[in-house]
Parts: sequence; structure tokens; C-alpha cells
Amino acid sequence: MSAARSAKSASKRRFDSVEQAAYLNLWRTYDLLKAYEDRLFGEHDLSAQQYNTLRLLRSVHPGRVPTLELGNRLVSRAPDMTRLLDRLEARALIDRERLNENRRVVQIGITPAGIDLLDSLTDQVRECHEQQLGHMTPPELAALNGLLNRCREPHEPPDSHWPPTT
Amino acid sequence: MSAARSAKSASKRRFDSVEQAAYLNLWRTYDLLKAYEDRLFGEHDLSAQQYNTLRLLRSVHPGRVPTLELGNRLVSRAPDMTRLLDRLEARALIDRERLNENRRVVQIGITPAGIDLLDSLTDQVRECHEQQLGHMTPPELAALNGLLNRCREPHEPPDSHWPPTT
DNA sequence: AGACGATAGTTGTTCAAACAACTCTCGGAG
DNA sequence: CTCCGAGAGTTGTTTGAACAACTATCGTCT
Repeated sequence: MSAARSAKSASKRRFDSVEQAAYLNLWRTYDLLKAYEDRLFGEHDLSAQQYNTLRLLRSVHPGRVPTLELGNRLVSRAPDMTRLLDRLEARALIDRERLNENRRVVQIGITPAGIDLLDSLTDQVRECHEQQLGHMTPPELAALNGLLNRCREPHEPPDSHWPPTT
Repeated sequence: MSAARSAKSASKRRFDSVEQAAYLNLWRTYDLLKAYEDRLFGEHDLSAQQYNTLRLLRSVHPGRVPTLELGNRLVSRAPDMTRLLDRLEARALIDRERLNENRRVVQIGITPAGIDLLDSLTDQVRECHEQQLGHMTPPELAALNGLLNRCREPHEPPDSHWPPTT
């Protein structure tokens, strides 16, 4: 029936489907919020991915994580860990160590300079997230998190480390 | 008080604040869902931005939209409309027309070939969004849209065209 | 009429993302 | 012991994103 189809497929005729409306809404929301992060990290010549890499490394410090596993655990997919780490290593924020037991893997660790950088950013990062979403009430944020988790349910890879454990 | 601060600032200690948790959750969700879109559009040598540009142009066809206004109306920010349009024009999916009344503005229109391309993608795009979010119930999607709108409230620019009209 | 500032796009350049092809290493199979 | 396939990173190359500097045009102030 075309009535049922048009009723379902166009929330006010602007989108082809409610799923599309939600996805585009998600995209736009992410894009607007990302601008705050980008501006902050840009001032320190970091990308959001680099910052998250350092965060993850600090959380396991003084432990280390192999290159590719690092890529799998990041918030968003990172197909080129090598060069991302190259840039961080060039600034002495991380260091690499090839294992002798298995010379294929390269273990990554954060340096004291890396930790210092993260520490110096703590307040600004919190302020940034506050600007992004500080106007939302805790119940709203909880509801949002729940719905986003539902969105990801069928899509998280089996070996997903999300949400990050420590 | 450190008790109150720690209670608020660490949802299970994995994040610095609930706002951060929500933002990272948003980022990750967008990233996972985007993969479906990217794969689909990649098969047709389109980016999501290009697709949205064509969609917007079709919605005003046979009308036209000036270059920069097009950039403002897209789902996500587009700082380099000129070259994005260059690529679409090279494939004859759009055409440009410099106005005689005001020779500064360049009006963009979609070509029949562009419309044909969109038409040929309709089903696949709907399937794509279905894969992304088809497992969500309509009330869940409605709730998600409502919360995302709340997230964007303080951030939408005053001349925002979101959600897209027409 | 000429000059100035604002508008609308374009071009130059740098840098990161993406995908594929490649190297090096390890663990067996024969 | 050697060969082969899988695992873990690295490197090559192409392409798009981002920011800034630039050109062309218009309105208007004097």
C-alpha cells in the first residue's frame, strides 16, 4: 500500500526513511560537536585520534600495546597506525620496542613527555566536552548513551574493546 | 568535594566525565555506521558529501543554488565546495552557470545524468540505512532523534538550514 | 568617476586518510 | 632442514580535507 509506505518512509517528506533521518542527524550532530575538539587539539598540533592513542597508552602505562591492537581499540577505525605513531614518536610522545620473543610485533609505550602533555590538557578537554554537551541533563545523557549502544549492537566486531576497559 | 566530583566524573572510571562518554559514544557510533555508507558510495566513486550535494540539488531542481550556500546547507561542513563541484562537473553530474546580474555568484544545478545516478541509487541507499539502523524500533529512533536535536540546540548556527527543507 | 570595503569563488600548498603492495618473521608440514 | 602460509608492520601512491592567500565583482561613499 502506498499510504503505509509514504507514512513510514518520509518523516515530513524530507528523508527517504526514518533510518536515514536518524543517521543524517547523527552525522550532523557529530560534525558540529567535533568542531570543538578539533579546535582544541589543533592548538596543540594533535588530532583527536592521536589524543585518544595517547589516552589509551597512558591507561596501560607502564605497560605496552602492540601497534595493530592499538588500532583496534581506538574510538574510530585507524587504517594507518604506523604513520600516526611515526608522528607521535617524532615528538617523543611515545616510544617503540621490537620484541625479542617475537620480532614481528612492535610494542608501543607512552613517554613521560606524553604523559605530561596529557596532564596539561586535562582541564581544557573537560571544558571542551562541557561546551559540547554540558547543557544536557544526566538522564538525557544516559538515555542517549543507551540508544547509541543499541545502534551499535549489531555492528560492534566480536573482538571489540568498546567501551574501553581502563 | 572529591566524592561528588569522582561520582560525577567517572562513569565506571573509564571516562573523565559523562559528557565525554557521550561524545565518544557518538563518535564511535557514527564511525561504525559510516562504514556502510562509505562502502556503498565507494562502489560508485562518490563520497557521502558528494551524494548529499546531489540530493540537495535534486530537491531544488530545476532551480539552482549558489556554490557557498550549498556548502552551508550540507549535512556536514564543507570548506572546499569548489573542488568538490569540480569533480562532479567533470562527470557531468552538475553544471555551473555564472549569473549575469551578479557575476560573482555561480549557480549550481543538477544535470539529467545526475538525477539518473541518484535514481539508480535509491534502493541501495535505503538498504544501506536499513542495515545501519533497521534493528531499531520507530520509538527508539524517534527518541534518538529527539536527543540528538537537544545535543545540537546550542550549536546550530543562526542561519542553519537543518533539518533540510524540502 | 575613483577608491574602499565587502562578497563570492578560486587556486596554492600542505598534510593526513585510504588502499594496496611489499618485507620480515614465525609456526608448522613434509 | 626447508618450504609455505599466516601474522605484524611498513612503505608507496593516490586522493581528499583544510587553511590561507588570491582574483574578480559589486555597492557605495565622497
